[in-house]
Amino acid sequence: MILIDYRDSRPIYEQVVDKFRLLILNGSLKPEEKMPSVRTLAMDLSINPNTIQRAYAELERRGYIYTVKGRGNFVSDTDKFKDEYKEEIFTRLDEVCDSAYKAGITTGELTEHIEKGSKEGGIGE
Amino acid sequence: MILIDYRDSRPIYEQVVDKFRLLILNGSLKPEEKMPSVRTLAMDLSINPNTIQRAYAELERRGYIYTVKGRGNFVSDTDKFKDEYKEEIFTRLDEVCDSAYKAGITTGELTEHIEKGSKEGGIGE
Amino acid sequence: MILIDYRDSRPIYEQVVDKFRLLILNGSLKPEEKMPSVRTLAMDLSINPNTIQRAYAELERRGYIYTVKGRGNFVSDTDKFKDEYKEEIFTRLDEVCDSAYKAGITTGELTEHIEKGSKEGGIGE
Amino acid sequence: MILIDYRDSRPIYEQVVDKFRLLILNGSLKPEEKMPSVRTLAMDLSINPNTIQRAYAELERRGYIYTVKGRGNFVSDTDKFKDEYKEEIFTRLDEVCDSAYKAGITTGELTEHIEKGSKEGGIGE
DNA sequence: GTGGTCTAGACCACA
DNA sequence: GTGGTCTAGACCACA
Repeated sequence: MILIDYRDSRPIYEQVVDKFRLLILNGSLKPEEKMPSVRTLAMDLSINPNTIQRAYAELERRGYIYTVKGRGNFVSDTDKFKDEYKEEIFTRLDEVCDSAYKAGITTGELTEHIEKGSKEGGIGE
Repeated sequence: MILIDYRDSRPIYEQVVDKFRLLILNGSLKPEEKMPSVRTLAMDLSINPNTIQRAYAELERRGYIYTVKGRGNFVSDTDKFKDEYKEEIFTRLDEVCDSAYKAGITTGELTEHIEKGSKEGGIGE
Repeated sequence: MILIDYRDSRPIYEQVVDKFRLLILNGSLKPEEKMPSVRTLAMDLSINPNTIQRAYAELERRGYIYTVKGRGNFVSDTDKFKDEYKEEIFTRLDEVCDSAYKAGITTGELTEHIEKGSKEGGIGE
Repeated sequence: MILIDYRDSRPIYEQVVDKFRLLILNGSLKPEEKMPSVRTLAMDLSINPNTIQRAYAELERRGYIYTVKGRGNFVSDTDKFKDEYKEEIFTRLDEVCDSAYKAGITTGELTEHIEKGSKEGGIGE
């Protein structure tokens, strides 16, 4: 369900947070669905339970999951996060465009690059 | 010439590297120009000289500056870096587009967003 | 009769205790009235019977209900609790006022806020 | 500077967060002031450094302090938090009043209690 | 079984 | 010296 990349310089707990965040946002994990238990996931990934605990605490703090004591962690309603996530992406896009303009890349080159990429990848509109 | 943001979570040496990298890439610092001395800059920024030293070492490792013993650090020829920098930007653009497609954003929405932004900002083509 | 909020961070048994306590204190449940049986309530709320058992034990310990073996749980006389409950509220009020004074809020601002709120809500005096 | 109450049922890290939050909000700790280092404070309180670490991480997440890697933790600008804190107090006040009205306490009794308390305590307006 | 907190101790990056 | 991450392992509350 999830893979840790030990070559990735980001901390493990952060990778776990990001992986689950995407699984929840793209609907692989649905609202009310039970998350794997802290201990189970720790065993599966050969990671210390404390590290999973930390990742789950962060996911709960951000509103992606909620905890029921003695029962486990469950996926929250995610609709409002999907819009937030889109905004986040557009913000990142703006940052890239900003760098691009400063480096002398034109709007035309950017859009052309995107359109070419989408055809090659066969994704998108 | 340069400002450190202590609230930025990135390490100080990395901020120094990035700031100088941009100054060099956008031509504010020209080839053969002398960099401020390690001690001077450390004083100006109220930063440990070790930190500046580390930043300069990194800039040299990446080829942006070169050291002449006893004379100081100087800006390298930067033309080839400008192309590398553009590629870096296009790579970042690809990553954003990838996230966008996974979140259900279409190529059309992306290019439209860029074109609208460039008109409002009055930058670009 | 009662609803559990699984997103509430408080343990379930505590929510059950508090809900019944209020129902008893505000007279929705009258003295000598029979409480729902542990099993019935557990079924209704899809909760582990142990959890209800624990809540009832706590309610009994605090004197809100009493148990008759083989017959069930019943609501106690509650008059004395009403005064205790009022005292509890005044204690909470004192704590809030204490924080308020430390934050530089004056007595006048506090009473004004209360009086304004009571008019808007249409409750109170 | 800070005392842990081991009889308090709240976790230690939470007590540490709350204590520092108040010290910052009431001005005992001023913006840009250095927090005690994780290790020092851990020694002083005879607490594991991990627990202090957790408290500081929470304080940073909430914006009360910021971390400079290799240097330490520093108090943030707090003006905006003071207003938030006042709002928090008024919200708690509203909750208490709500309980009070449900228990049959009138607005008059509440304000009278507050005014009497403020005279006895000699604080307030 | 399930999560929450804490200690002890290690190792790393940064200044 | 300073914070950040992680492991190993314990103990507790809750269901």
